[in-house]
Amino acid sequence: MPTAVEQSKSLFVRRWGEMAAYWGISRTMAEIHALLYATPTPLCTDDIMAQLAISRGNTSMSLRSLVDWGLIERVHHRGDRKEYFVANADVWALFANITRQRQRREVEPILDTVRRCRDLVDEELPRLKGDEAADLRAYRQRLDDMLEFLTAVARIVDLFLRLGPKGLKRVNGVLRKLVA
Amino acid sequence: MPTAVEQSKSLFVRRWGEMAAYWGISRTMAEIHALLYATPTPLCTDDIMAQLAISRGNTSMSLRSLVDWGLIERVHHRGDRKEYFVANADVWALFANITRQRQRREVEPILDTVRRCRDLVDEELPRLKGDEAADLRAYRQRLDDMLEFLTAVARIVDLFLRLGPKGLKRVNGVLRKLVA
DNA sequence: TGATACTTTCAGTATATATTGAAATTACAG
DNA sequence: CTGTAATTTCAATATATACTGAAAGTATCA
Repeated sequence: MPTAVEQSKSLFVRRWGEMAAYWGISRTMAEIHALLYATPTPLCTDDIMAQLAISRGNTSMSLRSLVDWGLIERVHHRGDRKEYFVANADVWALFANITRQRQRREVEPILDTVRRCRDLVDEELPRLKGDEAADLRAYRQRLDDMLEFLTAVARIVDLFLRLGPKGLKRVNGVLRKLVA
Repeated sequence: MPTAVEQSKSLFVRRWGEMAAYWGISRTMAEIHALLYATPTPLCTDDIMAQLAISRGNTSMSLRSLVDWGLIERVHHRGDRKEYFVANADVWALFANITRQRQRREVEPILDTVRRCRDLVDEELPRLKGDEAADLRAYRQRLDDMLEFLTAVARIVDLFLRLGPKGLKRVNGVLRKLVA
């Protein structure tokens, strides 16, 4: 492979890996994903091990996670018992997947907890008077603010995901008008 | 403080801390922030150390980061040389801050890199023919897809931030129509 | 100016997370 | 079934990140 392209791919893989932490996936998972995304041809475990210089175990576990996340797929070639892998080429599907998982893993548990925190305060509030009650009401108010905000965001994200890939430009247009 | 409320606050602090990793801030930073958000009264370093059972050094560094992020503020009481801290109570401002920082730290570097990767491919493409050129064009296409998607998202986030707190409900309403 | 109260820094250490590699397991072809 | 190639698992290990605490630094007051 020519050198400018090699550079391009390795740059892409490296940067994708650096960003991994932010997206809640490990560096290796992200690098493997980037490599597959950059390579339309299916790759097998050994290809990946060689190109990224990582162990067989790590490769196996990371590939499994990526399949679980729905970011890559297994491919079989007839007459060859090796497994090959390809990345999902649809960028929208990629981010929709990640967003859905994060929604479920991050936003929903927080919402549950904040609701429970609010209920615990409500148990106690009627029994109190004066300064202590005032402080508590302030805390309770903040929990409510948080709750309202988070549910609004969750709803918007949900609507957004339903819009699908073609919705991106429409949303852009609509928002542009709202801002103006 | 009554026990149901104690439970409520410690639950809130713990959960906020667990979510920290996802948001790119450390557990302690998140816990301190949660504690301050849950406590409308300003707290000093010793209050925080005591309540979260963490060291002075850790407290000091985390508080500084939180101030840098714009998530909390320093407060001074006359006749007292201690520094006190309060959380920004505005939930919208909180998330707008985090979003802006993540945009700058994550989305922009990725965009720069992907553009550079594309340019490197374009350097090489005209010199190639046949299968190799086809593979390369596929890679180049994927970089373009990614670029288009990321710039669209960046634009939307930007518009969103400009809308401010009152825009949340309007966006919700508008999106709801788009989906229907 | 010195004494005191408070804050910051950072080398050392602890903790959490990711990775290796070899053994165990599975899947397939003959 | 048997032998072999491929994959998975997981205890040991490496690496990255966060935390501690004591020493150094800074600000304020008498």
